[in-house]
Parts: sequence; C-alpha cells; structure tokens
Amino acid sequence: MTANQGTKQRILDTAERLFADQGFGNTSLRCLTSQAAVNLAAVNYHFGSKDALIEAVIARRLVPMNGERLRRLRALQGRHRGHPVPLESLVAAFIGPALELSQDTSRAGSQFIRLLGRGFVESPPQLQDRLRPMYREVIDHFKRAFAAVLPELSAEELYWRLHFLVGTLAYCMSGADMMRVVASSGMSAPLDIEVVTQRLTVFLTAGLRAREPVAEANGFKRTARA
Amino acid sequence: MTANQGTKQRILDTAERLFADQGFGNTSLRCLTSQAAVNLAAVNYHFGSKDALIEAVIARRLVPMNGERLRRLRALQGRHRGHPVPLESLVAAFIGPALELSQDTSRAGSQFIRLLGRGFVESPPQLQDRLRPMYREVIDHFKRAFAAVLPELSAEELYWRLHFLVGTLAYCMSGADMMRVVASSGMSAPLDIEVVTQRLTVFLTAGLRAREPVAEANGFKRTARA
DNA sequence: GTCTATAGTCAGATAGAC
DNA sequence: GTCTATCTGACTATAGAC
Repeated sequence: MTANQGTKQRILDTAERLFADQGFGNTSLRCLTSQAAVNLAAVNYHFGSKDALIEAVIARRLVPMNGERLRRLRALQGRHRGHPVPLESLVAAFIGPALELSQDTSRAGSQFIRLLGRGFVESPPQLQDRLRPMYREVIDHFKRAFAAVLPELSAEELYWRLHFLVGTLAYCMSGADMMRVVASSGMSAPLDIEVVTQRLTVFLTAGLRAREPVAEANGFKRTARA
Repeated sequence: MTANQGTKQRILDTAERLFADQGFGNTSLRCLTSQAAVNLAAVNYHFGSKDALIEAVIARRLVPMNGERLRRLRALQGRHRGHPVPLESLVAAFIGPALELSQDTSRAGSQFIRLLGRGFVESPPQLQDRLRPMYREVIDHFKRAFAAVLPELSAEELYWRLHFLVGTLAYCMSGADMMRVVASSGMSAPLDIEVVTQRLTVFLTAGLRAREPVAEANGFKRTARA
C-alpha cells in the first residue's frame, strides 16, 4: 500500500483514457499496462480482473458525481423550503456535475464523461447490474423532485420525460457526434462546458415543461398523481 | 445467387439480432454462424470480413430509413409550398421512420433500432467513417428545414439543438435504459411505438422551440442567419 | 456454394522467481 | 508488490476438398 499507490493510480488513469477513447472491449490489458508503464500482471493483482477494473474506473468518478448531484439537490430544497424547486434549477443540478467533469483537466476527468456514456450502452449486462445501484439514489430523489414541480404530468409521462432527459445527457457525454457530418457548415467554437450546460438546460427545461399530449387511441391509463 | 439467398439472408437476420443484443465486438462469427445454421466460413465468403458484415447489416435498414425520412420531408414541403414546415411535423418526420422500425415484427427490424444506436457509439472509428455519408443527406436537408422554421435561433444554437435531438433519439433507440432503476415504481405498460413517438415529438418540439439563452460571458458570436 | 480443418493472432489470467 | 514466462482459450480468416 505504499509504492502500490502509484501503480494503481496510473492504471486507473490510463484505463480511464483508453476506455473513453476506444471503448472497453477494444482496449486490451496489454496495451493498457504498457501505456501505464506497469506490468501486465499488475491489473489482475490489484483489481482481480479486467471487468473489476472497468467497474473501479467508473465508480471512482460516478460515486462522487452522484454525491454532488444529491448535495446540490438538498441545497436547492433547503433554499425553497416547502415549495417545489424550480424546474430549471433541478435540471442544472442534475446535468451540471456530469458535464463539469469535462473541465477537470488536471486529471483525466475530461475523458470520463465519454466513458460514463459508454458505461450503460457498451458494457456487459453483468456490469450494468453492478452500475445501476450507483444511480438508484440519485434517480429516486430527483424523480420525486421533478414530480413535485411538474404535478400536471402523469406518472407515465414523467417517466418518459426523465428517460429523454437522461438520454440527451448520455449522448452528449458519449461524444458520439453524428452531427459532425454538418460540422463543416460553420461550427468551429471549442467546447465550452458552461455554454453547453446552459444550452442543454434550456432545451431540457422546455421539453420537460411541455404540455402532456392527450392520451388517446392507446392503452395507457392516465394515472393521477397527488 | 440461388441457394445463396437463404444463407445471406439468414446471416444478416441473425447478425442483426445478435449485434443488437450483445454489441458488435461481443458477437463472434462462431456464435453467429452456428445460430444462423450456416457454415463458419460463409460470412467471409459472402461478405469478405466481419467489419463488412457489420456495415451490410446497418446499411440494409439505414438506407431505406433515411430514404423514408427524406420522402416525408419532401411531402411536407410540398404540402406547405413557400412556407416553412411546422416544427412538430419536422420532428415527427425525422424520428418516425426510426422508431417505426421497432414495429417491424416480421423481420428482425425490432432489434435494429437498438443496433442503430450502437452504430455510432460502439463501432470502430473506421466504420463510423463509412456510416457518416449515409446520414449526410438527411441531416443536410433537415437542418435547412429546421433553420427555416426556427429563424430566431443562431447557427450555433441550432447546431446544438439538433445535436440534442439526435442524442435523445439515439438513446431511445439504443435501449440502454438507465431508468429501469425506477421501473419498479409503477411502470409496466408494454412499449407502444406510437405513444413513444408522440411523447418524444412533444418533448423535442418544446425543447427546439425554447427561447435561446442570451449569450454572455462566453466567446460565442451570435451569428445572424437569413 | 458449402464444408472441414487449421493457420495465425491475440486475448485474459496465473504460477512462481525475485 | 513486481516481474517474466507461459497457459488456455477464443477469435478472424483462409486454404483446399467436395
């Protein structure tokens, strides 16, 4: 646990970068350990397996990130005692901690954002099951808060709206940029997290606030809430 | 080209299903060919390589899907001669053909939706480069149409809004369902594509229509359009 | 066109010296 | 804790018989 620190850290940092760039499956332990300047066997010694390493890499950032989300939510709730938290603030509290990791230039945090996006679409189902609990509390608390400030939405509609919210964020984080097709048509500005957060907040807030379409010609029961 | 048909089709159908379920990298040709009841060498004989098979599987659905998008766009433009197409119709024309593939129960089209979502986040960069041109025309035409009906948005804002639009759709398609965490809290209805399309259209339309935040304290020049 | 058999490569994991 | 060396298995791709 002394000289260990350096090795373990270097493995985590290098893995974060490579996983984000190439994906989990396309990153071999051989490539990883050579770039981290550690021995091939070190990964299995310190983490037990490649899958366990993947989980460790994700958890290292995910747990603090979701902690920050909850911290901001509680701060908002404290500031609006009794009243529902404004929608825009809720959105910002949810997406802010995720996008802000991109600014962490000292560590490889900038890559982690893309990695988190990959976490749920590319990882083996077994890993997804271990990741889900890390989101459980955040989604649970935010869902309640969103429901409080959007009482006019049915439970089903709210479920889907939050689904869309998470989806948009995940896509932004994954860095899969289908839009680069049209990038030639005039986009050049470097990615500014504050600006993206602001744009995304506006977009999502408006979407969440949209009037619910009348449910007809389908099997959904409109479930009245509160 | 006679008995060939059956083999090639079975390979494509099986690949579509397995790629969607397990991803590209996690699906081996051995597993694929055994499930398709064809010989291991058949893939390389008919497609040349695994990568070429992936491309073929995607292109088989992607090209018609994007063709349908453009067809609907042209129909809308014909119906609104001179005037911009209503935003909601534009959104529906873009996301409809994608989500409707899920209804294609006869063929394995239902899995393909998830596969398309994977196409850009999980595939090797080399493949992404061959996929991008298949989107080029669609994005180009729709971008113009969105710009016409949203003249108040700056070019940068429009770019990001469309990015969010594509992102939300891609996430819905990928089937990566982070929200299943809260599924226990009352969701049970089977996925009805029409309903999802309607919900998504409302959400996206509202987001696209949101008033652009005033650009301040950042380096963006508001680019006047039209 | 279809098959068997196999070449050639690379993966993750581990035993055991230091 | 770190290293070398190696095991075991899976993969893609292909050569060549039918």
